[in-house]
Amino acid sequence: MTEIESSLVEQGILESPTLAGRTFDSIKADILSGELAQGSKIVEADLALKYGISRGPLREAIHRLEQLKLIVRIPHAGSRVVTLDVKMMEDIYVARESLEGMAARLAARLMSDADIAALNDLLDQHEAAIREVDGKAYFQREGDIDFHYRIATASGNRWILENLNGELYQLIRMCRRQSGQVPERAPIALAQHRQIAAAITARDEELAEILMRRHISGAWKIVKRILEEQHD
Amino acid sequence: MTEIESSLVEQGILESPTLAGRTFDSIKADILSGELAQGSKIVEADLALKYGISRGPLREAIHRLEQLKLIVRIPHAGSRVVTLDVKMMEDIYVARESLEGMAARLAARLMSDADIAALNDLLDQHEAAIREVDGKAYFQREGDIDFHYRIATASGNRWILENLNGELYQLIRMCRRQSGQVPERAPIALAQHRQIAAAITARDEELAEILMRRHISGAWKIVKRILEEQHD
DNA sequence: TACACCCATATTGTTGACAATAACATCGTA
DNA sequence: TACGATGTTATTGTCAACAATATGGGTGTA
Repeated sequence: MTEIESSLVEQGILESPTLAGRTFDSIKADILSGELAQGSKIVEADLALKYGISRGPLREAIHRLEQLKLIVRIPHAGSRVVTLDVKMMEDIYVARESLEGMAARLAARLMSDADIAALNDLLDQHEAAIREVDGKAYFQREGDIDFHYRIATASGNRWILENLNGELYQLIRMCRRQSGQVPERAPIALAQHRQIAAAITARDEELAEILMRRHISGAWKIVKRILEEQHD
Repeated sequence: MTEIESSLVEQGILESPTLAGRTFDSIKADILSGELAQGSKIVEADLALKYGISRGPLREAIHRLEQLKLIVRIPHAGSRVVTLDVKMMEDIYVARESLEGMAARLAARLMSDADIAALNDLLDQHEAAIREVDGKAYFQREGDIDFHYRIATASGNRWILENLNGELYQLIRMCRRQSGQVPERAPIALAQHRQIAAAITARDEELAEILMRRHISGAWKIVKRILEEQHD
């Protein structure tokens, strides 16, 4: 296993060569899909049996999920799947607003003209997809992730990239699953993506950051309202 | 071990009840102090012997340090202490600029009047300390950490707080050790801290964020210049 | 000489057993 | 009945042996 292969594993392109790594991926998927419910207790022996491995690599997987904040662990007392309350979600969205705003600023500075053209092409595809499936939010959601992923990558900042992709997006996905879909917002989000892309095309760092921050804080306001309505 | 105790452990107030946790602390200290040099290879068996424990908890400690980005690990090929190059340091400072700017904004919004008064008191102490030891940078550096720690805490955002304190500050410390001290900058940093505190006192969120970002990007420019001079 | 292959060795990954700790039910007492 | 002590059980933490993989040196060949 070379260093290059190792980074491919991190990006999820290559399957992990270790049991611990693959189990980490499995559990993560189970948490994100909701098969392992929020707040449910993690018992090492049970999970080891379920995944057919011994407790050693399982523990490593759990520790890694703890670092991703998908699991909370208390020494000698066991682990549970995280329970996202409104406050925690707000913290996550605000952190994302900050980092992704900076990412947009860096992207406006650093992206090549070719990359920018590709970004605009991507938005064209999203527009077509929205028109076609009209109402089914799935494509838009994947498209949304696509867009934000590209900006984060284009920032060229590894710390920001890893934290956005590795941790924040996973948590955001859990937030969204909890708040349900908002298909009618797809065209609005797309319009905001276009604005951001335009700012990047114009190499206007300041505007790109401001628009990205508004885009994300706006998304949080929607999610928050939905959650509060659910709670009534 | 209750949940409260567990959070005290995380904050380093209480010693970890597990071998793995204490070993994690030891190795972290050794890396930050430079006893474990940047880029040096981590051999599990050797370290287990050195710390007098078995490989199990040692591996857990290593995995946690990997998440802190203090250690890089390649499956089946071993781990090394991270080597901070200029690019990585820049990424870290930029990420910190983004998050701590947001933290300052939130602090201006959320800090109680009493907390703000305490913050200004802290700066008075720093000023006195600088005058007294005049030239010895130690107090200023600890004071600097103090100030930034308070802002991060005051943000009330757990994600931002944990990432600033848990990961970024450790890396920043390594950067600083590499670039050496800049004692003559202490008064300048203090003046900037005063400006930030003034903005917070005035509840001017926008200004607090802008000043904090300038403060940190300014610090990076200094560090970068020093590193480049060293490289010549 | 340069390069590819293979074997010995060092190092990491995995396992199952054992020790230590916390959660829980039971019992006794006020 | 309510509450606290105590012993049992379930669960996590630690260990040492074993399996799997990479590293490095030596050999042979083009």
